[in-house]
Amino acid sequence: MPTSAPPRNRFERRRAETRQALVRAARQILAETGDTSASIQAIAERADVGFGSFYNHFESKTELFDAAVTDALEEFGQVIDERVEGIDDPAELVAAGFRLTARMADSHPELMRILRDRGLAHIHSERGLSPRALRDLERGIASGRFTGTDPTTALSALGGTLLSLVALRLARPDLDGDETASELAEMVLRMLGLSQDDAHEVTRRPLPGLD
Amino acid sequence: MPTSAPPRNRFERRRAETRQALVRAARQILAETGDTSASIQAIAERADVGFGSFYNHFESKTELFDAAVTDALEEFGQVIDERVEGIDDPAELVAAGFRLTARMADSHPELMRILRDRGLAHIHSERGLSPRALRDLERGIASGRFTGTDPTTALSALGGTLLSLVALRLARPDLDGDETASELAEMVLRMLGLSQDDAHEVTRRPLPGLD
DNA sequence: ATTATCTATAGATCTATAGATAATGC
DNA sequence: ATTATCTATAGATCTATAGATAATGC
Repeated sequence: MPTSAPPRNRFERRRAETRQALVRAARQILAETGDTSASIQAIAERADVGFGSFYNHFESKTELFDAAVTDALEEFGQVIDERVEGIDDPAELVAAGFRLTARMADSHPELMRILRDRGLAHIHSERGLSPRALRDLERGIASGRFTGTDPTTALSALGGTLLSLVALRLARPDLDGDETASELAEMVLRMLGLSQDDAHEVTRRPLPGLD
Repeated sequence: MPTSAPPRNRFERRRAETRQALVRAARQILAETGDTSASIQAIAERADVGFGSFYNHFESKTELFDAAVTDALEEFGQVIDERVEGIDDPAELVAAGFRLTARMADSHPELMRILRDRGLAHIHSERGLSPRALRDLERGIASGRFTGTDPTTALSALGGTLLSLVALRLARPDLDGDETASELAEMVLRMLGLSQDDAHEVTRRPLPGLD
């Protein structure tokens, strides 16, 4: 679904549903055990789909799990994108992204486990959140809001820190999520050249679009 | 070997060698495909060890691969530890750690792939490099060298950024490794409260113990 | 008429163990 | 005498496919 056009008729819709059920099952398995050696039979069963159907959609387990990771990262990008809409200041975008991600550890724990386990290899990906983050970093550097770094290095550091936040959130649910996220965002903003005061102020602004 | 005492006699040595051969094979597989579904038979073959021997050392593949990850991270910690010996300034320790890690992408590519794929979950581990990094961060905060953060948050950010460096190094071997490492280290030091000038100076000091 | 799904199954592969062999300790 | 390794193998599991069934398009 993420790449192709939306299904036109009932046939295609049914087909897409079967595929999505398989992807969903794969995502669950990735989040629960991270172990991709579950049998195709077990995956099909969990997806509540006939065993042979698997081969109508994927040639191998690797293909399925790759699709599952892509699907999860794409969803992550969409959720964040949607909620930061309207924020203009690149620094505030970074802060909002961190704080929203921390919340997703509670609201989308499965997604966050996949992000933690597979995200690092996708920091410079052409899909998901990365291209937009790169653009925002470039914008911030061009406008002078961010200093002392180039976009690629900044994206690495930003992505790595975000992933470490996800890992910390999942490992230590006892810590205050919003506080931890704000502190890490603050560190990242200092890293991007903001003064300590600026960084602190930006990360404590109210978040728009709280549900 | 990492945990237990060194083997006393030829018997134990032989036993340890078999075990280590299996761990080494598992590490290779982790680095090459990251896929833990290789058969025990294939693993034993690659280790050049009789098939049944596997069960003398491990009860399951999961157990073997866990041991392989621990082994790799332990080795990473030891290599870095060894080479930064004698550096006192916590800021310089961070910079040296980053730059040495970037070099290990060339000298220990297998190790670095495992670190990239499995490191995130071990940032706050009790083993490997993490406890020492935490102590250095605490020392830096106590002495006023690092400001504006607590040790746990700082360790997250430091670890995440280091892993993003590893990922970047492996994905983009065309970039200048030492330069990239220095830039990222510089950002991390700014994140830890150093001034832009301080951070720049520290990351360009000559590295001790170049081979 | 077409296409996806489902069930059943053959053949391949894998796991775990039993028993034989080889190496070392005492 | 003890212990690890190795080889061989039974039984279980898995993969990939073939053929039957069900759902939809035209």
